[in-house]
Amino acid sequence: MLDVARRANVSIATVSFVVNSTKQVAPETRARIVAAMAELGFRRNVVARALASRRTRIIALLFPALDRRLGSTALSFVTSAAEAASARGYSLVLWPISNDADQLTDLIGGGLADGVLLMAVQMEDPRVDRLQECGVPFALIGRTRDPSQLSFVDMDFERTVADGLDYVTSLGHRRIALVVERLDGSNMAGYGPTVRSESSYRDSMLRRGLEPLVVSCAANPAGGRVAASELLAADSEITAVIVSNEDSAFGVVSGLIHAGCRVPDDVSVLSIATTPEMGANSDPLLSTMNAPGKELGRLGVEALIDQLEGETTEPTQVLLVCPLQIGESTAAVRAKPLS
Amino acid sequence: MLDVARRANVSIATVSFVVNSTKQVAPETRARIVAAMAELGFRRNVVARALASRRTRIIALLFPALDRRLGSTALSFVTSAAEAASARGYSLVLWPISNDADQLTDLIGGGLADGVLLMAVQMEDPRVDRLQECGVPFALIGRTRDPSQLSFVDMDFERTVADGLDYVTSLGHRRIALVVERLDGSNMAGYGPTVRSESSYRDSMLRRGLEPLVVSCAANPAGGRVAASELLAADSEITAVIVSNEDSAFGVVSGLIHAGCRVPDDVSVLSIATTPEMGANSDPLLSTMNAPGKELGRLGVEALIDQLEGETTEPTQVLLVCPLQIGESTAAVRAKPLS
DNA sequence: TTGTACGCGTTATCAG
DNA sequence: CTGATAACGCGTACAA
Repeated sequence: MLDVARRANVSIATVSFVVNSTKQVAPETRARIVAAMAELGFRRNVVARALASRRTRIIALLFPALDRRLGSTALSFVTSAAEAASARGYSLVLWPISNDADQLTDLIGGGLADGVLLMAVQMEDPRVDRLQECGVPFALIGRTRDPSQLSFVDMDFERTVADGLDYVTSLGHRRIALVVERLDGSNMAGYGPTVRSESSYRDSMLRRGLEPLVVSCAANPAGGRVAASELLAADSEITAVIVSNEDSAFGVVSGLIHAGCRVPDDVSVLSIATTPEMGANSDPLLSTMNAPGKELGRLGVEALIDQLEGETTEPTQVLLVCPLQIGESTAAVRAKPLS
Repeated sequence: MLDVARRANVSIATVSFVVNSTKQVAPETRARIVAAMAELGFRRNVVARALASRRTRIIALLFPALDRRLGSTALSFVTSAAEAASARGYSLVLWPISNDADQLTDLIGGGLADGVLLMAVQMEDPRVDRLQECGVPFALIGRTRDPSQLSFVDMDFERTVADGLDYVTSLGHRRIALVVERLDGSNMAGYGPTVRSESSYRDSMLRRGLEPLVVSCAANPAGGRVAASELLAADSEITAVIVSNEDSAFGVVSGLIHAGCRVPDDVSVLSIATTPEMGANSDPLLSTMNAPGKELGRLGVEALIDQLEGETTEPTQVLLVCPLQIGESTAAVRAKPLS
């Protein structure tokens, strides 16, 4: 920058003004400076800029380290977050954090990031408390039990499940089960998506006068297969299943088929909060309610940056419904055989 | 840091020495300083540190923006890279880059990152040339056609395919086809994994005196299904298929089944360079050759950091074989029916 | 409108 | 072994 200044016969400050357009500069001087910058291939040093302005223009994405395999949804989410950040002149750094709140303090204490994006949020999340203590600006992907004062972006599980039930019941189904991920024992106990889906399911079923049936399983295809047989054992006349964990959906379908149930002729399967790509890896093609991964990533970043730059102190709170994409795994209930 | 120095009655320089352990400090003074740091909750400012030391301890992961959906392998790779970086005191920033080499210059010009990790490398990659021009330290995940002078970490497609063929032929198969991702037209033309897998397949087949049959398809289940029928049309007596694109593997299996072929009884399917998770989403469970995504991420980061810190100028070059995991989609060739 | 000079929090180079 | 002190490259009052 010093070089540019000399080249254009101006002071270093003036160069700074045109670079940041913080002050009016005479058109001709500006032109000289711009030319000089072009000739010298000038790029402002982001580190020095950060030190002087006390803002790094970096936001950190906190994600659980060894915790759990991130699902198919997570990737699209991470990439779109990076793109959204980039579009607004920010960089996204990945901070793997092993559920140890102290690590967190270390990281933010360093002053690398202006703000933090927290994913895989649990209903009671110590990391959120810690972030508040530290006074770092942050936004959540997901939400705690009571997120009233927080900025968050999340899927609207309540409505997604209700919509899913609307769809399934509109096909004539009445005996509808829910398969959720088993959480107890793991350090993900209290994982929002699962908890919210289940409670919404129970409420919606009761409201319709239907009897809920919930089975939990490991978050993988094998778990889904086990769940399928448990379902049939619990209620052999089940006609529809909603699966809230994308990793076990495939197993539920194949488990049902192996047990002699045709899908969707005998039993319909609807996988919620997943991706079309995940649903395509199934035969029959899964009917899905697609997680808006890209939107979540983008909106999360925007919420955080708004908070960093904006004057508005009120938190951004967004809930997105997963849109239904009808595949081949759901169909109208068949005439009930007398049994 | 100034506060710490005052608190401990030493100069700011001495504090720096103990913080970075760059010089010997008398045990008692060190103790005083450590105590002062603890009391004040001192954390060194990484930005100032970066400015002064001219090293940010940040490495950038360049990944293709809108290009192509990143596969299941990519996520484990990204997360493990972040963890490896974190373990060595570095941060990983995500830089989405739309195959536009200029963007790249802008980003590195800013001096945010000490080095760059480039993924989804193509055989002829303009980004690599650009990185060399810039003089930025970098390492590749994947490799160009002639990577002799570069640091890279990649899968050994040549050997993986050969190993796969060994396995399949050991089961008695002779008519073995290969399904690859169709690249022409897309901006991924020349994508290493596909090109290398195909050429290795052709070589290995010819060396064995077998006739190669290659079908290309879209990188998704639907593409795989199409490929399956093309395969059967091209050679109705095929008994084994190797699929080099993880996203289409499922479609190949289900396409074969729909065409009346039993898997593995009539046709064996082996999916290479994929994840166990991907293989589990198939019925029968896919036999796979597992991409070492976590190792690649870790080794790529280590290679880069070694280059950044080390005195060694010789590039790290690592090729990892995908280990075979036998599932249920491969079996000994059946006695040939007279047809 | 433009230039001067100081501050940002560390590192690094010298003297002592 | 320890203490001044000069960079590091840029933002920004304040002065001209």
